[in-house]
Amino acid sequence: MTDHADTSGSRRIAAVDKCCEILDTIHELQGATLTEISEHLGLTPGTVHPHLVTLFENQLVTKKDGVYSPSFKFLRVGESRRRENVFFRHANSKMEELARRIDARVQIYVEEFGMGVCIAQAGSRSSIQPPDEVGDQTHLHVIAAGKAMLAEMPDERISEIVEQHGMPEHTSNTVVDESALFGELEDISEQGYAFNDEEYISGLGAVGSAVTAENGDVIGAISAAVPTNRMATSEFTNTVPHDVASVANTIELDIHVENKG
Amino acid sequence: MTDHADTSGSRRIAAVDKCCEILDTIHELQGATLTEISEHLGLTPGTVHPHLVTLFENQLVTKKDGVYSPSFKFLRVGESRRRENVFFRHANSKMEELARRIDARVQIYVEEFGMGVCIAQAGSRSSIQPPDEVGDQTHLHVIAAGKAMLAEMPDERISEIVEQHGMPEHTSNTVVDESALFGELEDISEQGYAFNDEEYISGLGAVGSAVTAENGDVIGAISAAVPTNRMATSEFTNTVPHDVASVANTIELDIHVENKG
DNA sequence: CGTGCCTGTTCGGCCAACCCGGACGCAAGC
DNA sequence: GCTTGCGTCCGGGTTGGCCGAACAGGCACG
Repeated sequence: MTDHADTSGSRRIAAVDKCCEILDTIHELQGATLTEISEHLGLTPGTVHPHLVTLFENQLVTKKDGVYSPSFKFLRVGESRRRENVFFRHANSKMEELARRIDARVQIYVEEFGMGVCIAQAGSRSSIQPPDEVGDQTHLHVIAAGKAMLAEMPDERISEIVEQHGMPEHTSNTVVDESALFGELEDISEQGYAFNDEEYISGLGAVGSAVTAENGDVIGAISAAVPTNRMATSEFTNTVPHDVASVANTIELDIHVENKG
Repeated sequence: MTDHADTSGSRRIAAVDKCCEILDTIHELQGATLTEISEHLGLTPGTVHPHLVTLFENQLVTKKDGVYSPSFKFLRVGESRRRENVFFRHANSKMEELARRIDARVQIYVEEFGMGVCIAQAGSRSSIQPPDEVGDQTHLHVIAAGKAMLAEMPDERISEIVEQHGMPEHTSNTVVDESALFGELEDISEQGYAFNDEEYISGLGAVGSAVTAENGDVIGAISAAVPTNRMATSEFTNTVPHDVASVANTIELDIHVENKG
């Protein structure tokens, strides 16, 4: 029978899809046995087993007492990818300096597959609960850094992202209407920074500012997060946004200069 | 107990092997085009392309201007794996405290697939060149933490590792003889810590101490690295090794306690 | 503007290899 | 010692992966 799946045009490798599903499963379950994986995916153990053997030999999964887990090869590849990232290289030290100066939790994000990924953070972990850990994927419309990045994207791309991922509501403050989002993005684009007023996590506010390439492509964004009560202070409505935007600008300049040399 | 079984007789999935080779290639080349990957692997572009499409749809690789790179999903999975690691959770804060107290670069390692993997580090980066970055894979016999872990393993396992990875020479001080290694491991096992006297990188010395589970399995090791001139001081031959071993012991106890509860 | 080249993408068809069902080994436990 | 559960290992059939080749698109050059 013809496949009803929408593989219009591009061909896919079914075995690779399976292996990725298996990897997703053992990541999601934080380690799983053969039968757990099989049941989770609706496959027979006889099917999953050779996949796991192959992934093991390629050192992508480890096996301990019958439990399969993602290996540290993921850490190696991920860290390598992070270290060679232009934005990370230029933002890392400035991020820490900013965190000390304004005494807040500072994070840097990039966009990938229409979602925001936190690739580094600085500042005392104890002061506030950080919204994301390194590597975490978050909807762009619920975080300050995400909105700052959206504001620098062409409208078609924004609509594409909204269509792909939707605009799920995290708190009662979350922007869930696309036209309202577009309106807010205009303001953000003008003033150069974005606020997050408990739109992701209750009690948590943030300011974010984006970094773009000379051709307009979004490179990433930097944000500073504080408890809501501090958001209301004049310090946070006045000086901090400019501090954050200023650091973003400095990073942007550094990157542009590097691209010339 | 980790399974080190020989799976050479088992069936493997050829398509998964290919997809892993492709991932290795784009990691190794730090981003590559379709033809670069094809030539690197001796495959036709028509073969590699559907693999890349599938990996892209599974968000394991990104594509920008025709260049494929590993995605930040690797960072997400790797960081997640790291955070749920027992040793990392208990060692992280103590590692930083130790780094401050003795003013050295402190790193923690685990063993995976017969190699040492650095999963965290602390201490001023500027003081000395760190031997490894987070995620890096290193031969166990050339680092203090690695030798400390080897000293806690059964002899068969040590021989297995040596057979699998060999004992490559990094400097003129590297231990390259298996029986000499076994001799040194006995001493390390007795005194509870291992030295590294420029056996990995010239000018760099270190002390490492292992952490084991109650059943004897090696959990990981912690090490402190300093420039060679400091290695010669009485501080480093006397107090620092005990500091390192003491921290390892504390971590070990914490983990044992957690395993009871 | 056409031509050549290079890179990426798609396609037809053959045959290998992937998937399932089922059997086997091996523990642990009423 | 029988059962149960899990992991591992095949045989067979048919799906789907691989190659060779053709197609499309961009850029530089004449």
